[in-house]
This record gives sequence, structure tokens and C-alpha cells, in this order.
Amino acid sequence: MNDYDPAAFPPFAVTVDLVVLTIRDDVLHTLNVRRGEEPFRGRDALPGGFVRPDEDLPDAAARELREETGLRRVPGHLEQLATYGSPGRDPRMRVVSVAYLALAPDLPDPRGGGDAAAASWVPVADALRPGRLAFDHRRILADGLERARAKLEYSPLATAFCPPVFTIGELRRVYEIVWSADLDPRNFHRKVTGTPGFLVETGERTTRGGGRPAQLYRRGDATLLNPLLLRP
Amino acid sequence: MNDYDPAAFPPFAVTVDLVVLTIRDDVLHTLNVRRGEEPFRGRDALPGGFVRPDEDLPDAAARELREETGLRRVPGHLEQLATYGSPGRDPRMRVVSVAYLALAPDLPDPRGGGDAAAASWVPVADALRPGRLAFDHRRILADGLERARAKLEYSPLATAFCPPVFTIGELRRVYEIVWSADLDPRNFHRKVTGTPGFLVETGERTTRGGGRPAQLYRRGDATLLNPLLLRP
DNA sequence: CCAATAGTGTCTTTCAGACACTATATA
DNA sequence: TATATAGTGTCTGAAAGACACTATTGG
Repeated sequence: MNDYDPAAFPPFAVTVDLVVLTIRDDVLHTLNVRRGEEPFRGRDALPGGFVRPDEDLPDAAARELREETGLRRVPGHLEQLATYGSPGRDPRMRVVSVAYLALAPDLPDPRGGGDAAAASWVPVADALRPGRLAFDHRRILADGLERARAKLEYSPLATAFCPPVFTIGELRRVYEIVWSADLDPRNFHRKVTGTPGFLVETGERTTRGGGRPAQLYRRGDATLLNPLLLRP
Repeated sequence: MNDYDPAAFPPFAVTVDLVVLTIRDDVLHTLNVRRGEEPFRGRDALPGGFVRPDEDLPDAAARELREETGLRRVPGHLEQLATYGSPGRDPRMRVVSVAYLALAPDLPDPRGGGDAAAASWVPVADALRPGRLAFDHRRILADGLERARAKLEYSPLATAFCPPVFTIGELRRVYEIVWSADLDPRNFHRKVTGTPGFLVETGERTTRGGGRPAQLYRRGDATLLNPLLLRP
């Protein structure tokens, strides 16, 4: 069973689907598209589409993300999540879908090319309601959300939700929103400033918040947090 | 770009590939098959094969594992690893391969059905030598190995390498071999016996080792270790 | 006896979490 | 002034790692 037989192989359609997460107005949102055709006409779905014959999988995911957001370069983070291929997951044919997880800072409203007119940001809690998403996309979204939550513990990925320069209070709000948990601002400050490579001081301060002006930081070059920032 | 077009989609071959890890004679081994055909004739490869038209992905992985080991039920653990689909990864055609990671206790030598005659256990260090594995299988094996190493930290997965009943010394040897690190036997003992749900006492003792007889344990029902067992 | 492995106790350092307190802005 | 957020210091308890010590087998 090891060798491929180029003459006769069962044909599959291969697509990429995207779990895109961002934070708008202190609420975690995901990017959905409204389906205009059967099956699941009128329901929402994750953005995605066919992989082209000569296109690499990450390229296909990045292309779909650009098309749906209307941005030429989408800032943030993109990684493979998992692959879903149950025989019945698309009633029309056998589709194997490679899901990608994208984290982005607050983006403008979806606009522009392709079917992006039907795209919109939806609070994750709404998108997760049973029956809201088409196909098995609710499960894919749940898996992506759990992956994001877990990675905040051991990677500096929370900065993917932030603009290039941010305060520690803004970073903390990312953790609180993604984890749905309150964190002690003082302990959080001590922890993230003490983790080597996580943050780089810019020397600038801001006063966009209410009280005392805060230091501004940029993302550091660490890829793994040590010590870990565990969920409460 | 969201909707699938059932009439015209680019056809892909979809396969599963397996990173099977086990411990034999205190060395981490992986299951390889010798290729009998071009391309890469005579080189080793990960076991794998086509997904059947009506077969779920995990079922395909489990089936390949059974076929290659010759066992009707393979004990241990099986999980999806990642999906590899670069356009050039198979010179003959476009193949998207869903890789699975399997961890198993020491199994008999590969025997039996299908192409399993060409299957063998290879020390991981050998299999990872550049040029040894066909296609991009070296990368897949490296990814699987790293996944296994990481999961030992936060899951009770090390027990998948052990027989149903085992001593703490045997469990520690699993950690030491997978991590290529020495662990303090006394601290290790205190840590694993103090982690709720990790181990269940059987009340039995054994004397298979040299010195003082050891308690025998079974795997507990924890799915996550708390506190974590971090690599040194 | 010695060698080998199992298992317990104890000490030091590090880190998480709770929280008092100070600093600096706006209203 | 009050209020809000930023940031520091300090305490307590949990856990990691180093390692002394005891326990129980076989040779």
C-alpha cells in the first residue's frame, strides 16, 4: 500500500479553509462569508476555496485571505491548523480541506475583490452557535480557537493581534479577551517584561488610554516564551 | 472564491503517511518501508498510501498502520500531525499527504499482509540522516518527532510507549529516550506520582529490573498533565 | 559484603498569584 | 479634588532541581 499508482488514484478536491481571528471593540471576531448557493445557501461559512494546481498550500491560504479581506498584505500570523476530510462533509463530492489559522490586528471591514462582498466580521460567540456555520466549519472554528488559546501560553503570538507598537495594557487585553479571563495587570506587567525576547522597548510613551501614559513596545524576536504564561 | 465548483475542480491525489515511533532496546525507532519502484527506488520512505474514496482520514491511517505492522489492533496512540502538499513533492503528480503520528509500545517485527515485507524498524537517528528518506519524508519525520517530544510535556502520552502495566523507571526511560536527556530518578518519581490522574497503582510489584522491586502502575485517565513535566 | 534500582525527605531557588503602594495622566 | 491606568515592591505558597538518605532485591 505504500506506492502511489499514478494511473489510477481516487480523485479528491482539495481546498483551504481559514479561521481568521481578530479583536474589534474588545470582542474576538472571526471572518465569515455568506453562502449564496446550495448547499447551506444563506448560512455563513469560513472563507476558503480550491487550491490551484500549481499552488503551495500556504500560498493558497494567503491568497484566500488577501481576497477576502481586500488587503494586499495581511499583517499578523498564518499557520496550518488541521485537515478535515470525512467522506460526507461536503454533500456534493469528496473534499479534503486543509484549515489554516490566521491572527490579525483589527482590520478594515472586508471589501473588494471576488466574493468578498459577502464577507463580514462576526463575534466568535455568535459564529459558534450551533447551526450557524455550514459544513463542519463550527468544529474547525472551535479547533482554531482552542489552538490560538493554547499558543498564547507558550508563544509571543498575542502580538499578532496588536498593531506594530503597543502598550502592555493592550497586550494584556488581548490575553483577557482570547482567554475570557481576567488577569492581574501588575503581575502581567512583571511577567511579560521579565520574559526575554518577548518585548522591545521603543522609548516612546503614549497617552491613548485614560490614566498615566504607558511605555510603547514592539514585538521581540523570541519564538517561545520562557517562562510560560499559563492560563489561570 | 469561496464556493466549490463541483463540475471543474483540479484533481489531487490524497494519501496518508505515518510517522510511527516505538522504543526498542532503549533506542527510539521509526517504521520505514523500502521503496521498490521509481522514483526513489531502493530508498526508505514512511509507510502510507492512498485514502480510499469512502474512507475517513483517521481510518485510512489506522488501516495503513495495521497493514504495515501486520497486527489486527495496534496499541498506542494515533493523531493527525500535519498536511504536506507542495506542488513538487512527488515528481509524478500532485499529491497532498495527510501525515499521522503513531506512538506504540515495542511491537513485533513487521510481518504479514501487503507490502509489509519491506517494512522495518529503523533508529530515528538513522532515518533522519539527509538523503535517507524519499520525498519530503525526512521533514515529516522531524515534525512528528518534535510533536512527540513536545506532547510528553503536557500530556500522559509517554504511556503509549509502555505496556499496559509498567514501572516508574520504565516510564522515566521513555522520557529520557524521547528527549535524549537524563532525568533525576528521584525527582521524576515524586513528580509523576504527584500528578493527579497520570498513574494508577495496581498494588502489584515487579522484580524485572536489577534492584529493589518496583510498584506497577497503569495509565490514569488524565488527558492533560498539571503541573507540567518540562524538558530540562 | 557490593551493586543496582526504588523510594522518601529536605533544602534552595524560582515563579505564580495576591495585593499594598507609588506615579502620572484626565475630568 | 477624584478617577483611571501604569508600574514597583513584597509576601506566600507551589513547584523545580540538587542531593542525602533509607529500602529491598540479586550476586
